[in-house]
This record gives sequence, structure tokens and C-alpha cells, in this order.
Amino acid sequence: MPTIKDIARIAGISVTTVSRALNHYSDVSAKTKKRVFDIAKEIGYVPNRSAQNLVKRKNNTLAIILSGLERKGGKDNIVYQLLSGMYSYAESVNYEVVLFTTSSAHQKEKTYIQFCKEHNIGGAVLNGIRIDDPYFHELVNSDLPCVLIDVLAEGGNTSSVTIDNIEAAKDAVAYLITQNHRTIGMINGRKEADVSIQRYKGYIKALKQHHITIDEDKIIYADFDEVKAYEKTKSLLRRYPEITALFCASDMMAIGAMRAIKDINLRIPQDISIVGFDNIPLSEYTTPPLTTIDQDFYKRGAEAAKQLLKMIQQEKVEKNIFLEHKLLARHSVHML
Amino acid sequence: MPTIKDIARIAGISVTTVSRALNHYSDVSAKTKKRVFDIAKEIGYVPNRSAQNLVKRKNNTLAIILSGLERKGGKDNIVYQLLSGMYSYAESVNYEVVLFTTSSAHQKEKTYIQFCKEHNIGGAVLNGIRIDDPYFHELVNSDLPCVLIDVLAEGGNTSSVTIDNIEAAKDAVAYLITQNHRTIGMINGRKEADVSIQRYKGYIKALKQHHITIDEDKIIYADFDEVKAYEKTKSLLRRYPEITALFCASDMMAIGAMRAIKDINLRIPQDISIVGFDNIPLSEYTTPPLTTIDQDFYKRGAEAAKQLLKMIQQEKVEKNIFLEHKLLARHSVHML
DNA sequence: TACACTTACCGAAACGTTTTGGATAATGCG
DNA sequence: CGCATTATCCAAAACGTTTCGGTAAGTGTA
Repeated sequence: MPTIKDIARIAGISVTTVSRALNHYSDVSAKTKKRVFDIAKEIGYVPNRSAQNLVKRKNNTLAIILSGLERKGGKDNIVYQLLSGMYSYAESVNYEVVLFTTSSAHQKEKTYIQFCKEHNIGGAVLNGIRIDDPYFHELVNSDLPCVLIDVLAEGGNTSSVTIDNIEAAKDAVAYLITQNHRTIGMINGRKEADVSIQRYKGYIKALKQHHITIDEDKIIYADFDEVKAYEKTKSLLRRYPEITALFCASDMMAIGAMRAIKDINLRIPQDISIVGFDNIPLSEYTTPPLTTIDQDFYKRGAEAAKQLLKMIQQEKVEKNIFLEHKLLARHSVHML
Repeated sequence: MPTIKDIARIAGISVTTVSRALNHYSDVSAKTKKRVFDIAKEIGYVPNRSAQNLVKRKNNTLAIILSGLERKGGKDNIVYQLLSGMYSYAESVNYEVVLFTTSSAHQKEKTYIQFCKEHNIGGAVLNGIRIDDPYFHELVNSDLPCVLIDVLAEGGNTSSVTIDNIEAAKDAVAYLITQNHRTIGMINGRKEADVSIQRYKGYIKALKQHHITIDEDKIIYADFDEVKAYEKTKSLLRRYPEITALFCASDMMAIGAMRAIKDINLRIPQDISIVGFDNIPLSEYTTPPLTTIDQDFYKRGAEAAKQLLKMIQQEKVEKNIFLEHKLLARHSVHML
């Protein structure tokens, strides 16, 4: 592999000058500069990133730390879109993205910080990390810039990009109420998850605003899991046949719920109306197409990368960025 | 950031010994070794990957070069699954994965080889690369180990992991024939794509085996695109109302076709039977659920990584690995 | 006791860059 | 002409690690 030394030797100049030529410094004549580039091209010179990073003590690399890159995890496409958005922004500013998963971290007993420092990484975007993960706190409390997806930023050098989950959930439930539903169950995610808490609040808020009594028993937690949602919905609907509508904290759970509804011989939306959350690609193809809360994960990823870059460059940033959401009325809700 | 020098200083030993202790060499006493690790932990030492890579002249990194990581590209989940499988294998053998996209390559005028060499990458997995991409040939003809997804390997230091696309397509079409279909259209992908060619061959083969006359006009090319498939299917079915079944070279196109069928007021499967290809998550949720050819992209990714690693370690490998496929009969095919 | 081994350690070079702090020669200006 | 300025270039140090080729002390053996 040719190096700048080779170029220097061939051109009969110093490595300093070669380096400066390659980096477009102004103190090298146009002639030598051209010479250097010609030789570089001819001998197939490619800069060695490791050497560059070593001396520059930085990397132009962003990390994305994901809770799951698992076999069956990608059905909702969220991680993909996040990644895609993040990647596209990073690329536009000449940064690279490297992945790290929580599972591999714990398996190798390597904390997120260790990973980032080892790779000289400028900052990290975190998605789907459990707030009871000790590595998570270590990272967030460090000085490394972090941007969190979907959980509000607290201390440290962190910020977040989310949507207003309370408002979004409220919109969803309010919509059901305008369609004259009064007995609305909720399929929530994990009790500990930030988004679950927010969406719960939104659900409550909507009911309160319309003076509907709240029944905590009609709220179930299905771990954002399709199969669990299927099972728990079945028993929920059996227990409370008066329920006419369901608000689900994720589309995947909504899909599980839809199957449950059909399996106990109820019709969607005539017997049970249902609204999801996320607007994943799948939601458009269910029968009937799912009414849901649209949020743009691609944009979220891009925005997170943008935010992270600002933080790395020590610019002032808002602590929490809220992106838009909107209710997407398809055909899974029926007016009573 | 603490370095091994700091450890050496604190422990009162040489950096050589620290390095050798950290790397579990046998010529350092148990006592000093423990000392080194204790100090490392205490001062929060993290090895600098750039420095390591520089001196070791390698990286423990695999590249995956993708044609698309685009906003709307991920609907079929294939890239995600590939990535996920590849990542999981790489992780298990302590390798890392870095992404590179063809679009960013061309935009930055940086060839795939350049990218790989710059990053000291051991080898690359390529997915969805067009065979008329000049960078592709440059890479494949280089000495860098490459494994291709879905296109047979030719010269150079390359191998491939695919399924037997001819056989798979034949299975799909033969299945339609056993259900007494005799006028079967085909929605194929891109004319130039290797898989399209193979699947075309399989389609022909099945028809010939059952002595059905072939009508090239009933084969259309929709670029693996849902919308194009929608439009082209519409006109195909209008032109040839005698068609009773469609074989699609991808599920995404099948989904577009299904919408077209419904939009011209035909029923699936009673009027038109349809079989797809890929078994993407979506295919399970369409109405009716899509009969398709199942292939395991997660496994494909893992297998590709495995293969690549062998090549990097100079082990002998088979040129082309064929993974299993199977016909998944759901409900989009009707017996005549 | 003399010798060969083994064990535990170390100095210095190397990896390929960038950067610092000049040096040298040419040019402009009064 | 002398001085300051500018345009080019360069030597050497630095980044953090691994590795090569040792050395010195301790151990076992004849």
C-alpha cells in the first residue's frame, strides 16, 4: 500500500509538503500540488484513516447505539429508518456512522463509553435504551455528547429528539371520542418506558377533558410486542365487552390486537375501532388500513445526527427537540 | 484520555510490559499483570483503536456495501435483515461492520476500493449492486475478498451466497400449474439484474416442463418497484384478460400487483392468483396473505459474513453457496 | 562450578499521518 | 540598495500502540 512517503520520494519533495498538498493548504504551489495529485492517482494512493485519526485525535464518526438489531426486531422498520436518516445526514457532512448494540455490549462487558472512546467517537445517538441500563447512565453522565431518541434529556452533555407523546396520544384518543366512543381501552408498551408513560398521560388527558371516567383496568401493558398484545387484547375484550375502541401505543401491538379482535369474531371497525401509533409501513396494508399517529423516523434520525454534530462542535443546542406528529385517519375507526 | 504510558508510569514498568500484559502474553508475571489491569481499570484506560490498527495494519472490520439505505427503500426489510445477520455473526467473532452506500460513493467520487483501503477493511459484502457499476468491477477484480449477495461470483477473490433462483422460480410457477393455472403472467424486476434473469429462466423452465406455450408479451419488467408493478399490472391484465395467475419476482411488486388487481375489480385469488418472492414481513399481512417463496435474509447475511471471514483468513471456500428456499403457500392462490 | 534454560522484563523502532516552527529564496517598496 | 513581506518548502516531533531483539536474574543440571 503506497503512502505519502512514496509520493514524496517520487516527487522528490518532503512528506510535509505532500501532506499539505493533499490537504489543500495554501502554501504549496499549484505546480507541486498537481504533481502530488497526479502521482497519488497513478500509484493508487489512499490515505490511511487510522493514521489520520491517531494524529488528529478525532474521527468524524458518530455512533448509534441500538437496543436491538435482532432477527425479528426489524418488522416495524423503525430502526432502519432511523439509521437511514442518520446516515444520510452524516454522509452529507462527511461523517461516518458506526453501530453498536446493547446486547453485544453486555455480552462483551464493554460499556457504551468504552466503545465510544475506543473508537474515538465524537458522540452517540441512543435508541431504545432502557433507562434502567447502568451503561446508559454512565454514558449520559459522561461528557460525551449524546442525543436520545424518544426519551427526554436530563443532565450531562445530552439532548433529545422526540415528538410530544402526550399530545400525540391525546390526539389519538380525542379522535376516538369525537367518533363517539366512550369506552376506550389502551394497549400500552412497557410500564417503565418513557414513551409509555407519556402516552398514558395523553390518554388520561383526553378522557379527562371529555369528562369520561377512567378505568385503569382497561389499560394493559404488552411490552410493544405483537404476540403479547394479541393475547392480552383477547382477554381484555372478553373481560370488558363494553369496550368499543382501543388505543395502542404502537402499530405492532395494534396489529396483534387486530388479529385478536378478528379471532374472537368481532369486526374492525364496526365492533371495535382501533388506532395505532408510529405509522409503520405495515400499518398501511392491514385490513382495514390502520388509523394511526404518524411520526417520521427518517427525519428523526437525520435530526438527531444534526443535533449531535452541533453538540460536537460545541454549538448551543436546545435540550429537547420536538418533531411533528399527526393523526392519520385511515379505516380502522368507525363512528358510533 | 489515559494511555498505556500512564499505566507504565504509575506501575513503574515499561510500556512494552504493559502492552504485553494487556494482551495476555505469557512473559509477564501474574503479579504485574494483575497490577496493570487494576491500574487500567482505576484510571479508566481504553485502548486506542486507531493506534492499534495503525501498527497492526488491519482492522477486524467488515464492510457492507449497499445499493440503498434510502428513505423509502426499507419497506421490504431485506437490507435490515441482511445487516442484522451479518452483524450478529461479525459480532460473535469480534469483528465490526461498517456501512457504505453506492450513492454516497458516486456522490463523493470515491470508489468502493478506496473506501475499503482507507479503512483498512478486510473484505466486503455487496448487496444490490448493479453489474454495470464500474466501481463494482474494480472491486471484484481487486484482491480484496468480496462476497456477493444474489449474484454469482466470477473471477477475482470473490464468492457468493444466494439461493437457487431458477429452481425457486420454477417451484413457484409449478405450484400455480398444479393448481390448474395455464395462463400465467410474470412481473419481473430489472432486465439486467442477475436474479431477474434467473427467475425468468425458472419461469420458462416450469412452463416448458408442463408443455405450456410461452408468451413473452405476458412478461413485464417493473424494476422491483411497487408503483411500477401496480401500473404495469393494470395494463397487462387489461390487455390479456385470459390471465388467471401472476408470478412476481418480488413481494413488493406482488403487493403493487395486488392493489392493481383489486382496483380493476378482480378478486384475489378467485379471479387472479398471485405468488410473490422473498417472504418479506409485509407479505403475511396482505389480504389475502401472499403465497410466496421464502428466503432467509438474516441467515444470508450471517452466512455472507462467515464466508467473508474465511476468505480473509485465507481458508478455502466454495465459490457459490446456495441457501435453502421454500414455497410458502398462504392464501393468494386459488385452485381452478 | 560452569553451562544452558527459563522467566520477567525493557529500549527503540515502526506504523502513516499531521502539525509546529522554522528556513530559504523571491518579490515589493521606499 | 536594504528591508520587510510573501511564497514555498522542510525536518522533526507527535499521536498510542505493537513488536523485534535484546538483557539480567534465577533455576536446574552435569
